[in-house]
Amino acid sequence: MHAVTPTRAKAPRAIFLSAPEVARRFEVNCASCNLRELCLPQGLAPEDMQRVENIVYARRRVRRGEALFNAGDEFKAIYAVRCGFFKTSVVDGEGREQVTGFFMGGELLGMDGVGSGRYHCSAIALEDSEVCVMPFALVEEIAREIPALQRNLHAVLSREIVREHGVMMLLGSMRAEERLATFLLNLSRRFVRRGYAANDFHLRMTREELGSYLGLKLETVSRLFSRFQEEGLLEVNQKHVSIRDSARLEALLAGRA
Amino acid sequence: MHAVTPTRAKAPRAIFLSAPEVARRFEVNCASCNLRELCLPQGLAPEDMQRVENIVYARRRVRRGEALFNAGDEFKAIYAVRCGFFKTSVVDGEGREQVTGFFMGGELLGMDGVGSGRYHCSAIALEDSEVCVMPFALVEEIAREIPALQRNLHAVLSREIVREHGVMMLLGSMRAEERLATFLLNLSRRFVRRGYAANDFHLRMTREELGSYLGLKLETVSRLFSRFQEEGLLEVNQKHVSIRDSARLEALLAGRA
DNA sequence: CGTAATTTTGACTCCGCTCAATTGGCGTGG
DNA sequence: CCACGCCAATTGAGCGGAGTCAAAATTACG
Repeated sequence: MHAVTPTRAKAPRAIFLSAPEVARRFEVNCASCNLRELCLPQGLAPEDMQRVENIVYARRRVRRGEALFNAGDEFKAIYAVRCGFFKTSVVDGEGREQVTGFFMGGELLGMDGVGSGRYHCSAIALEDSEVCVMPFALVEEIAREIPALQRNLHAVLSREIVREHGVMMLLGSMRAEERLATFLLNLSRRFVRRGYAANDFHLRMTREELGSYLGLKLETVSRLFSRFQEEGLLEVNQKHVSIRDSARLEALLAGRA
Repeated sequence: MHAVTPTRAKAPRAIFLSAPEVARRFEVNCASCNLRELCLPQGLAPEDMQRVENIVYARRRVRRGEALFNAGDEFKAIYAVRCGFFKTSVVDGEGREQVTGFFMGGELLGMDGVGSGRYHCSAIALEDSEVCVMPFALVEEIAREIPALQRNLHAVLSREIVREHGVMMLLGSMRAEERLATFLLNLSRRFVRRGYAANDFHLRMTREELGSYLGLKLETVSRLFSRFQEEGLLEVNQKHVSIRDSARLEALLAGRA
């Protein structure tokens, strides 16, 4: 439970680990991770940092198209995206898919499983990705001992609720063009935060997945992209998007045409 | 759902008072509260139950139309609805209101405030109501000492996330009539759980509030009620609704007309 | 290089919105 | 007690935004 023991490397947990992943375990070092400020509390004492690092006892690679977990799978861990891009979605009785979110580096996945002991949604990698595996029992144990971590965990859960409020606002009271503009600006901000260009990025999801997330049909999303381009707001080439006039894009949200 | 009036000092009081005094005065007794199973973990040892009861160190009455808290207020506590009915909502830049949920006895409010230290939404009583005030610092402290409570807190937060996934599904991929049917059946189930009639209830919200929650205009909600009545699914008189054919109402969701 | 998947675009439809008038419920005050 | 005013709810007419269906164009991928 404390130091990284060689025993673990020899007897990999079948569920979480395969050979290449075991090797990566030894590189776990949250203190020097450049996504640290996104998943961890600030100003952790060094000895606490040590304990926190032990929560992440594995990394896991997920290739494009593969599931990190599926709805109904037994809930054991939450995941921090280390690199890559995921979608989460739920499916209703009719087989209709609703994409509930997109997740990138430093964001946490799987917290919907605590309540029932099973993941409520599926998490699918939209590009080759890597995550830190944090067994939830361990998270809870250490949260009991390090109040800053406990507080951080609660904050993360709470922020997920707030994020979903934003989606409800988007789905419940915005017009199609506002939805897309909101999404693009949000994505842009998240890229900036991670040191990427604000106005030039590659969409990892299909028009259909984006449409599902925004409560629109894929044709509508496509038409909106075309119209935004005509109007000089964007430059769109398939999945590559350049924001050309972010001011006017923001103005879309502010109600002024 | 009518208030069981507790012995209560007549003078209105500030929310936060010295804990022991208020606790005694209100005879807080979670162990015998009939909503216990909704807010508390099961099978708590008696001595733990004692500690948990001390979390609730005040009750607060909120009259119809009043706010339990407003978006932007400093986050100090979460609330368990003891009796009554609330809506939560957020307002965007344009002043558009989005109702994010309706809450009744045994359900928890205010968890969206942990992340930022301020409540992200407003909670308005839709009828005279009463809540248990649980200072969050105290919740966290005791959660560190009683794993069952910690686990329960996480489960409650997680379930709120799952609930919102359901709303996203509703808003993102259901037609108007499916949204209303889903809402009514959900409300019915929650009433049943609390010992009320499944098929006969009083809506506490206006058509406009319901429309906001469902992503519809109030006129559309009104028309749907009329149509459901014509079709023999419901009996509607203003805010009073009787479900007449719950099978067919459920069939609406299952896609078969 | 061929096949499937994704995206774009067009034509047409329809569900839910807008605007508007009316009805109904309810509390307040004459 | 009724009259009044206010707000909520209902209903109608007409419109328009997003959906549906269909086909073509482009790209991804084995």
